Amino acid sequence: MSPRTDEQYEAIRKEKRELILQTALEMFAGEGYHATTINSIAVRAKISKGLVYNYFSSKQELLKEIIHSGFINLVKLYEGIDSLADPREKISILSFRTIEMMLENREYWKLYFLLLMQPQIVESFYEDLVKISAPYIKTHVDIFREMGYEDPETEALFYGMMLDGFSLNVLVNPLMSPEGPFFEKIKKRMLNSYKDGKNI
Amino acid sequence: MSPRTDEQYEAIRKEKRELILQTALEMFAGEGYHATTINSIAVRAKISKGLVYNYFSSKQELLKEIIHSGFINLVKLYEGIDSLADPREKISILSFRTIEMMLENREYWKLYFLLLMQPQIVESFYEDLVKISAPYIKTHVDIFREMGYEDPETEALFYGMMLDGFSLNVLVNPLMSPEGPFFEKIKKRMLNSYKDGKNI
Amino acid sequence: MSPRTDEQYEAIRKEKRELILQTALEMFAGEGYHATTINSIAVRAKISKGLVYNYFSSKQELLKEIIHSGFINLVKLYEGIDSLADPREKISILSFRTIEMMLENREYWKLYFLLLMQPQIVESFYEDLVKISAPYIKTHVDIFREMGYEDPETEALFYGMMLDGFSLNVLVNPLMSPEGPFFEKIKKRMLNSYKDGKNI
Amino acid sequence: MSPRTDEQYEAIRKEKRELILQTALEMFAGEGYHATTINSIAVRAKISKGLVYNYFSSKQELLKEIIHSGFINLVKLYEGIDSLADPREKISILSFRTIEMMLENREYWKLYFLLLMQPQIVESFYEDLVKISAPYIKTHVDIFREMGYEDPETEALFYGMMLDGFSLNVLVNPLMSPEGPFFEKIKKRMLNSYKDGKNI
DNA sequence: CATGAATGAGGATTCATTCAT
DNA sequence: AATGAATGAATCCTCATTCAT
Repeated sequence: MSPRTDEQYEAIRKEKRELILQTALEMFAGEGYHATTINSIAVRAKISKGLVYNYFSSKQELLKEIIHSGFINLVKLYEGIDSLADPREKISILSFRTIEMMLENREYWKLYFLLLMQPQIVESFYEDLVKISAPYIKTHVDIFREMGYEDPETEALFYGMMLDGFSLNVLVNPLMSPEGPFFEKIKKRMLNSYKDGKNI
Repeated sequence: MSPRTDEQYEAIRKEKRELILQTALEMFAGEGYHATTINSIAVRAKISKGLVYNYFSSKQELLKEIIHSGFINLVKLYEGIDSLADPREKISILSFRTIEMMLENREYWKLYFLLLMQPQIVESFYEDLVKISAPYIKTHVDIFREMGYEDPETEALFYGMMLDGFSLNVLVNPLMSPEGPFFEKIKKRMLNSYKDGKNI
Repeated sequence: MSPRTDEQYEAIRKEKRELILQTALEMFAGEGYHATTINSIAVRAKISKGLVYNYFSSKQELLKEIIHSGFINLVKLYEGIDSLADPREKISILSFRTIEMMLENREYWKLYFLLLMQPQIVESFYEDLVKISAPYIKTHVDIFREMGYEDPETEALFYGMMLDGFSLNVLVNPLMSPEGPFFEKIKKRMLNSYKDGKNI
Repeated sequence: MSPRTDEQYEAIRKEKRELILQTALEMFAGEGYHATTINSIAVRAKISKGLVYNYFSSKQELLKEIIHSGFINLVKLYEGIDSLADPREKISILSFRTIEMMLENREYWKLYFLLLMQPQIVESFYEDLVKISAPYIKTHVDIFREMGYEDPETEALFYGMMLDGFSLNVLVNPLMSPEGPFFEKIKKRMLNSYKDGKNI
């Protein structure tokens, strides 16, 4: 019946969907959500305006999809962590992986920080973020408890805050970007923070 | 009605200008630059759309003025620092003042981070930021050198990065905002980072 | 304060609002709702697209306003009817006035019939129509009861149906339009329907 | 799979064509011409968008086909009328058949009235309608002449107008639709109009 | 014969900016 | 200095139509 097989259609759709998501991510991250037009995405992806709407019902929906499809990566961050004995190793590996993940998809994390500053753009953004990150925060707290901190909640927040500061600068500050002169030094400084027991 | 004196006119102008700047700041910070319309600013300030253009030549110009008028505060941060002997005290006071400054004008700093993620909005933003902050970075480096760090540049960056992470979270994360349960604890943790000599 | 007085602004707004309503009515009636673009309305009214939105929040809203502002005329139709003694005179006068009203604003009634066929265009159209027309239908029923009809409800509906048929043809059938050769004859035929007592 | 015979292909084509026509009719009548998309027709008919264009060259063409294929029914309305002697019986049978025809295909007649209000949608609609209906109007005039009306043309128009009003209400007014409480009464009232000789 | 991905012209709507008063 | 009516470029989104398969 079909001139192309269902598999062919499936493949086309998947590929185009990815293309649009990736292009939109780059532009949202680079120019900001409002400053990016659907047309500019289409031009960059070398497709037509209309096709974008064949895959995503609106600009907002497109953004939401980008964000949610990125949340998935968080799971991988914590794989196998529980099986480690030493909390210092746990935190070290988590830090390492977090940095890796961020560098692998800088655009995504730029967008993430952008939305952190403007949660209205995706109404559910903050809500979803809390939902997704809750278990991982608990993991952090447990690690700092194992390390003997009296107030592991505070230390977990402090740690998260440091990672945020690091990430932000890596994304935005030329001195600290992977191409900049201080990236390796700061990264080392960062990873060593909890190396020899408590940070304080 | 006697005509107003030049001074009175001057005063009105200054007052209106401030009103517009403050209102625009609140809205840009709260809704984002693109999502804020000139009309919404006018409505909130209870003036007319047209009047905004009587004081600022364009929306961009208005934003630029807001940002630049805030840069001035940076100067106050460093007043009297040189006269202190103990570098640990220097960094402690600087941290304290930075936090104070941020809390006094949270909206401004929210906007600051927003622009950090989208420097295109004000073409000269990044350039101006570098120009303004250069001497202060040098001050930081000197302090860490005095404290005996082998690589004071890296430590200064690390310190700045931590402050960024702290500020970001205070502005955006309900747990760490001044109204949240962890603000004081994290602040203390932050200020103590360099209390007893080196952080590492 | 104001460079124009409030009255001046009020006058401008009222006038422009009328202009837009009238122009939109003509075009909606002539071309249909969907086929009429906001731009075409603006061009015909010699104003800009944007100005239409300064007065009406959307195309739908504009249509709704047109319809509702026309409903008001119905009241005038029934003024003084109750004070008449002869039911045949009542129905005669009502018919006469209805025809007059329709001829005075043919465009409006064309639009009315259009919406009767497509009530989805204004979601509340049918609802509002029922609400508005309910008391008048009762008046009709009373008149036919006075005239001695055994089933005045049915006769009232039949009468309304005849008026609909007449109106529709006057609006749409060149032979029966006021410019056409049969208008006066049919009108007379119509008005005489209940002249000599019962129509049957 | 043995290849299909030409007859089978022909049958499939005819069937699909009918399916599309019927589906489109329903949707045009229900939602209006502009509000109905080719895609929605395809979805409802469980075929692909492209297939519609395999049978009809454009959306307009599809509508035109629907309308014209319905005109054919008019012929059946008048079959055998000439062989009747009594003009009152003629008009009675014509009225009866007209009502029957309308009820058999309410959607079609809804669409018909819609186009009556917006003849631009099918440029040739009005023209074709006049061409088709001319001989039937003549038949009506003859009947009313036989009945002894001094001005049979006017009476024929008046009669047509009444049928229009009746049809419109049956299609649109819940009280008068076949499911409503007044349908039978009004229908009887309608059919009796010319029962006992002249209506006036 | 049949499919649905792809196109792009067209239309509703928004909003920075201008300007007469 | 102040107002808000007016403009029109820019942008999101829809949908008839085409076409490769």
